[in-house]
Parts: sequence; structure tokens; C-alpha cells
Amino acid sequence: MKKTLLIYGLFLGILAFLLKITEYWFWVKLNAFDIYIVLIALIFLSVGLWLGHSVQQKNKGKSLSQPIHTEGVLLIDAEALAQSNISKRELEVLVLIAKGMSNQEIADNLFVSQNTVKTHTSRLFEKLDVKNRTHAIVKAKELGIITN
Amino acid sequence: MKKTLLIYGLFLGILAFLLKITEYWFWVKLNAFDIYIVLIALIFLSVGLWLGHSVQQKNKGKSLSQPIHTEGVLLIDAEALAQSNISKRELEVLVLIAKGMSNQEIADNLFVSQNTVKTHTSRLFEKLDVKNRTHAIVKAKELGIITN
DNA sequence: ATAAAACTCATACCAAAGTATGACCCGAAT
DNA sequence: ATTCGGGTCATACTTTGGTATGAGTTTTAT
Repeated sequence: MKKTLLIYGLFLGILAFLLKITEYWFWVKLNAFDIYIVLIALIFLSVGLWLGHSVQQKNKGKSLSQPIHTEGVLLIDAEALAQSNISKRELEVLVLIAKGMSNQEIADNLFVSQNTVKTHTSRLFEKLDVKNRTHAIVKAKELGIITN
Repeated sequence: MKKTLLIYGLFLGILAFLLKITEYWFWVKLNAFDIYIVLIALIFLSVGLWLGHSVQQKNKGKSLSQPIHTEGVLLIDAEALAQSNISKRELEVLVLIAKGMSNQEIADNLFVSQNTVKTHTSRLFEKLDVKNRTHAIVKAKELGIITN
């Protein structure tokens, strides 16, 4: 946490410095005021998006533990789910797999890397005692974890 | 969450401060320009944060927690099957895919080579307009060609 | 406060899935 | 008889899926 904040601070500091430099450049040499404003806006818009994404990542673990059903795929047996030791994130991946998504699509959907999806799927398959995604789907349905 | 926002706010404050400090390195002048810039920056940072948050919310809704959709027992729609131009053999392969079998397992099951299974699956995917087996399963179920 | 579990990500590697193309056989329709 | 669709198979290739391992961070439980 400390490290993360330090990085944020450092980044913002560098950003401030760069802004001053570009300000000097534009203001003195070119006097392109409008361009400068747009630049500022774009940069901070990006920073905002980035930070928003970070916040999102941080809140991932919080809220969505309760949802029972999803579009087209429904959780029925909470007991079976608990029994299986499948984590929240793994369940999300499972649901998206059951929707027919590829690893890359799942990654995009969950805003994580493909590698992360792969480790989730790997653990998932281990817990379901299967060897591939299609088998995982039927097994999960057999166990009542998901359905349609 | 509150804490996080507070920290971000703090850093924004530091950013404003740094902007003021660096101002003296280049410009020994105090005017409305910098305040204006900071204002722009803050506004667009907010927009960015808001957008990031919106995306997050939207995604949440997309991946999880949607209305239940319980289809009763599906009958295999012969019409849909005919419509899809799927051949007998391709249908057999499709069913075995939906059972979670690998290509090799399907080949063994149908007493043909794995290559043959691959060409069947390939044609099947083409006819179902999908790119992989898991998607083929959901598509075929949507079309009522197979059921569980 | 600390340990355990969950989440994220990366690299490297191997296996399976999927595509493209061409070929042969067979039975049914024209 | 010839064409055509379906079935079979092969080779070569690219892409995706899956495993193994290690590591850093965050959340949660003790």
C-alpha cells in the first residue's frame, strides 16, 4: 500500500514537472494556448481513467459476493458452490467460460490479463477435477453450480 | 473507499502545490493562468474518474447479476437443425462436444481419426458461425439444436 | 499483528484446438 | 455417367488452451 502510494505520488510529481516544462515551451515559444489546454485536459483525463481503474481493482474484492444469478447462467446450489471451494473470481471466470468466451474475451471482460484468466481457469479445473473448459461446464452443471 | 479517496485528494493537493512551487523555477509570476490550468486538470481528472467508475459499473452489470432466465426443458428443434444445414455426423460430434469430450475422445467414440473430427468441428463451427467449441455449445443451445 | 487465502501477473513450455488445402471413396440424385 | 454432398483422412501450420513455477499485493480471518 505504501509503495503504491509512493508510486502515485512520484508519478504525479513527475507529471507536474512535465506540465511546467510544456507550459514554458508552449507559452513562450509558441503561445499555443488552446493546444496546451487540450493537452492538459487529455492528460488528466487519462490519469483519471487510470486511477479509476486502480480504484476499481481495489474494490474488486468487496461488493459482488452476494449475486445469485447472471444473465442466462444461474447459480442454484450455494451449498455445492461452498463445497467446491471455488472462489468468487473463479466463479466469475466459470460463468464467462460457460457463456462460450475465450480466455482473451474473459480477460477483457474482467479487466485483467490473459495470464490471470489462465491461472483462474487452471485452479478452477483443479477444483472441479476436469481437464478442459468444456468438461468444466458440464461438471459445474452437474454439481448445480451453474445452469441455464 | 473513503480513505482511498481522501488519499487521492491529498495527492491532488500536493500536485497543486508542486505546480505552484515549480512556477517559481520558470516564472516568477502569479496569475490566473495556473489556477485555470489546475481547474481544467481537476475537472478532467474528475471526468476520468467518473468514466472509469461508470465502466466498472457497466461491466459489473454485464458480467453478473441480471434477471433470472429459466428455460424449461427444451425440445430439439428439428426445424432449427434443418435450417442450420448441419449434417448427421456433425450433429453427433456436436453432441459429444457438448458432453465435454476432447477431439481425441470424440474420435475414439466415433471410431474415426482425430483429423476427421477436426474437419467436422471446423464445418460445424462454420455453420454455427462460432469460433470455438464452448461457443458452439451455447449457440447450439440457443438455436434449440441440442439441450441438456 | 500476523498468517492464510485470494488476486494479479509474468515467463516458459507443452498440448490441444482450429484452419487451410487437397485427396479419395461412396451413395444418391440428375 | 456424371455430378454432388457427405464422410474419411492426411499434412502442415497457426492459434488458443492449459500447466508449472514464482512472485508481489491485497483481503480476510485468527
